[in-house]
Amino acid sequence: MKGRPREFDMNEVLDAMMNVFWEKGYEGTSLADILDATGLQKGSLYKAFENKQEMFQKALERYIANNHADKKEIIEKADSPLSGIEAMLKKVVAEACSKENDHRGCLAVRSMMDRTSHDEGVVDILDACVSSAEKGLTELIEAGQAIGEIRNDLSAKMLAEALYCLTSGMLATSRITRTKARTDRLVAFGVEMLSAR
Amino acid sequence: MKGRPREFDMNEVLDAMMNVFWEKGYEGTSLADILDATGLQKGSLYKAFENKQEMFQKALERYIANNHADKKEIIEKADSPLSGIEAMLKKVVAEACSKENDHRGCLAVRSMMDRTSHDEGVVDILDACVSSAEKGLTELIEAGQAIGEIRNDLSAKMLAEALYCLTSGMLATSRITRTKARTDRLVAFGVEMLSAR
DNA sequence: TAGATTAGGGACCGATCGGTCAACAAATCC
DNA sequence: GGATTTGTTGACCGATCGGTCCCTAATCTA
Repeated sequence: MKGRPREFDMNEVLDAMMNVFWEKGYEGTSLADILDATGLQKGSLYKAFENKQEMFQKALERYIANNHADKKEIIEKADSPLSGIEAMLKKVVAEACSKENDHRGCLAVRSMMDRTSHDEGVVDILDACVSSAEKGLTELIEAGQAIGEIRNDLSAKMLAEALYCLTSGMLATSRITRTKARTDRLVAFGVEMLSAR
Repeated sequence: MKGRPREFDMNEVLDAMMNVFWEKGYEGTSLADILDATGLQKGSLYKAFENKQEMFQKALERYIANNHADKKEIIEKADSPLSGIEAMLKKVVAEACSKENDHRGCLAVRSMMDRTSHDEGVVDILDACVSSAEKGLTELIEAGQAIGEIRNDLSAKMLAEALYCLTSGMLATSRITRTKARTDRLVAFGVEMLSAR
């Protein structure tokens, strides 16, 4: 590599941008916000990214990758498929629906609603995100069904889709209905609706 | 009433604004978009509304009132609580998750995610929207439980919250995962998860 | 050390943003 | 009919938008 090396850490910058987009949405985030959050100057930013759209896309990709890794770790640590799902739901609530995290919700779910950020690659990224999440859940649920822990009368695929929707809906509505009791009930229901009986 | 009467129909204008906000979101909608959609001039618009925020608020209120009335009618027409819920889910899918309607989703759910439109009264409006919806669902579910049509092992409140979240999640994710088969499965699951057995 | 290449800093850009205002028009009230 | 009140029109506003460009700084290769 020749030329002057960059002075900033790309991942730190992506994290900073991710947080701003998370908080304010794509349209609601201005270049000035991004400059503030990253501490960079316009020149540096536009040397590293073609435009705001690419900044968003890269930040979203990082967000999803981080999330995916987190969830995978939780599942691998769990004693059983169903307890893994429960732990995952609790993690989602803790980081996205809690007062400590200002009920910030989920950047991916938010972006799904936001059609204006859907140019070019963003739809593909989100589509891959949902597919991969539901694929993982389906496999996990199948494993739970195999050991008789998860109900067998409905297909794993259907249950996975329903669980994903329940979670997304919780992430959306908990921006408004901000009580812990409610999210606790929803987590409990998520486990209950999967349990064998 | 004295003075010159307005030349436009307020409800038509609110409908037009509602559609633009629905399509583009609060931040993504410019005054120019609103002018285009309503056919009004700036002066007229700002005589009728204090600012963009109020335009959004009024449009959202109308959207929610319309929606509420629609759902109420469907429920009253239905043969039983559970079939009312099923009809309602199918209506939601038809108008918000269908190709014909460009998978536009729900303005209210979208607004929940969108913190930048949350100044002043919007949070209150959305909070009332969720509360009223869940209250209605709770009563409906209780009625279904009373006639043995809906499962009795979980509280009506919990089921109502879960159903609302499932629906919201479907509205969010169906902007991305746009297959009819999927939404059909989700509707089927919504009915199944409530059914007595 | 000379030249090439890339990053950082920040002035600068036209376009658009939400919003205001003054002049004019149409209705009501006395 | 005159005064008053309100709606409509469209020019106009400063601020901010996303984005460009040029100069300088730092590093690599030869």
